[in-house]
Amino acid sequence: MTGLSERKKQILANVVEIYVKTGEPVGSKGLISASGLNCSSATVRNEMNDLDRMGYLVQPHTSAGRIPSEKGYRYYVDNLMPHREIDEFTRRLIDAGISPAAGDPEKLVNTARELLADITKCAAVSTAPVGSLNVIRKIELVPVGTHTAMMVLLTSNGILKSRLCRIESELNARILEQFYSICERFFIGKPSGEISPAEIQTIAASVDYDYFALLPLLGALSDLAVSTNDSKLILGGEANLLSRMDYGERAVSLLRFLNSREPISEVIRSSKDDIDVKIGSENMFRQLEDSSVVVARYKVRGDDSGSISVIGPTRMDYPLVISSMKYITDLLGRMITSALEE
Amino acid sequence: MTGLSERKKQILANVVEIYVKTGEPVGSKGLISASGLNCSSATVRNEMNDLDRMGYLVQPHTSAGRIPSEKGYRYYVDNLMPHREIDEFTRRLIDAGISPAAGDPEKLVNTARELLADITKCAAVSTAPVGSLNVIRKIELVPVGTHTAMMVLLTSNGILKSRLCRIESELNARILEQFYSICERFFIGKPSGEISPAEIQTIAASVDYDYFALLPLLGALSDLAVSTNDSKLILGGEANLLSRMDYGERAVSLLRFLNSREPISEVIRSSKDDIDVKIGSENMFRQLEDSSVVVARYKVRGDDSGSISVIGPTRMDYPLVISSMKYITDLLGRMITSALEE
DNA sequence: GATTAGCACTCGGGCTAATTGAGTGCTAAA
DNA sequence: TTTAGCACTCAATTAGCCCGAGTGCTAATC
Repeated sequence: MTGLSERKKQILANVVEIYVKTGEPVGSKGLISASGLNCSSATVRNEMNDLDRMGYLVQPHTSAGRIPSEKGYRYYVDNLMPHREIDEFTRRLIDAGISPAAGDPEKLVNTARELLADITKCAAVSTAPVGSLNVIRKIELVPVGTHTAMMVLLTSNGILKSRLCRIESELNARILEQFYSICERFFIGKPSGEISPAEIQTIAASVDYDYFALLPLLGALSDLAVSTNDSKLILGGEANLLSRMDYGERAVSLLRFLNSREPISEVIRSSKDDIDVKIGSENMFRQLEDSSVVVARYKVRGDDSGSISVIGPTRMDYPLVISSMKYITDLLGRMITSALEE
Repeated sequence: MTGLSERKKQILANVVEIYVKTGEPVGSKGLISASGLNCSSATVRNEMNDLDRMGYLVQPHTSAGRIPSEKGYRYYVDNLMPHREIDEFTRRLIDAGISPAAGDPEKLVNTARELLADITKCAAVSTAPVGSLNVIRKIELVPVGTHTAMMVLLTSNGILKSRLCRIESELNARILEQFYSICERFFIGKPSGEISPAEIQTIAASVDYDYFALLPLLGALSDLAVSTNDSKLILGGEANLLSRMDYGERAVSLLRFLNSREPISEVIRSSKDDIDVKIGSENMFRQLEDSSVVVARYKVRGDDSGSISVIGPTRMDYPLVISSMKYITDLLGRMITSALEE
């Protein structure tokens, strides 16, 4: 396994790049004219034949040009891909969208995802910032009527959730006091992932008075806690996939697949690195056999916090996707971190 | 203009229903076998020919069956459509999803929209509850650090918005006090639609001290106020449109159209009745020429508050769509109203 | 030994012609 | 007014054909 000759690498890289750009299988002649290789088409043909036999290229049919195989893309991404700088204009766009002034971390992630979908012309999914250390930091219950109150919950990750609550009995000072004392005792400082409805029941039952008034409040609290922690996938840019003609009919089944969320969430969970490229059938889901998924994690205070992923045809512009994802997740992490400073 | 003969009505209704079900142009033979009309195909042919000349039916080409024209659909919706009851199973599904326990009004509307998209197998858009009387009811600013606070805003429509704020100077009691006094003086009880960034500037400038501390707070407040009022369109169920093969390639352009929001928002605004059916080119947008839009408004405390719309091919199951929309918007209105009670 | 020119060969895409069949309109009889 | 019958139309399918981009192979050349 001595690796590919220099010229083979050059040819493979060119095939990938031309094919990504044009969508047509690339032949020997087309390749030399587009790449400035100074050798004849016959030589290229021989080399391509080798690459074909080695599994880096495939022919859609006998008398057509070559297309990169998954192995070819993989080799390209791992070894051949140029390091591309993100261009000035889109950089400004990103910088403008992702700034601490734009709101809470969740919003930042959302705009980041939208930007990414636009830039890459692919679909993108994001998960809200959720760290292992997502601890409940503050709970506030503000009465707004005799039977209603707004409840607000803030976690250490800066996630803020609010909802209205109604209780049957009157919302008096004693109930508020009890509520806060329960919060102080059981919830503040606790990881929001550890709060379960069952536990809420137990806690409510341990209260001396006002069980029936507190129960709905604690129920709402549990809802909020769960919602800060279920790193719900948000999907956007699906329309981009349709415009890319790579998928014809298959677009529908892909969209269905993406909309069912769980599997794609598994794909994301299974990715390990800061930035992880899964090409075609590396994804373990048949519905993704023509697609690549690039997962990038952003870090808040140095810890993995959430991720943004791009989903597109295997024939995607990997340098563009990867460079913009790197830039965006990096910026995103820094911005969220700074937004969380005291 | 004496209207259609009874048999013509029957035939038109059958053509619509069969075509909606099968997607194929319906011919004279197919019609009698599927509808139990006791006359011969030749008679049906004559009648269809009449309906064709009157503009209720069209032929895709000379030797094919008939398809309802827009006029045909319109007549069907206005005069022929049976009143269909929503079926037991989906009714339970809806009742389970839309209950005051499910959270604030905005969430209710969202689940309503999702349910509707599922039931009708179409795309659906919703607008959050926003009435003319959307007045700021309560503002709360809870410090969570020396420089950060969470701000919560509640409107009379039950819309609750929250965000984190950061200020440069220290967040002390005096600033809080000033903030609340400004709120009391300028914001509480005011329609959220009337708050503009320019006005915020003016108010901030009129403050004696702490201008620089208050400005970001008031800015955040203005953001929140605006967000309670911009009845942002939320779109879902796009994938449903793709599965319906009525649109082939055109699906892409339709999706793009829906994603650009403004025009569809205009369509909704232009609808007048509680429930309004716009068929094909009645919609004034070329991109909707093959689509129908059904807009239903829900009422809170008896006033128009927001809307849910279904967008699908002109060839949609109008009785199903309309009956489920009626049921859902009715329930939704009642639930939101009751959630707002003191 | 590597490279290149030349050539026979392959096979998908695009074009045209022929066939099929569902569905029509019209006419004439019931 | 309804119906049976018939000639006609036209989209969709199928078959046949050619074209040409692109290949692999061979033999000559560097």
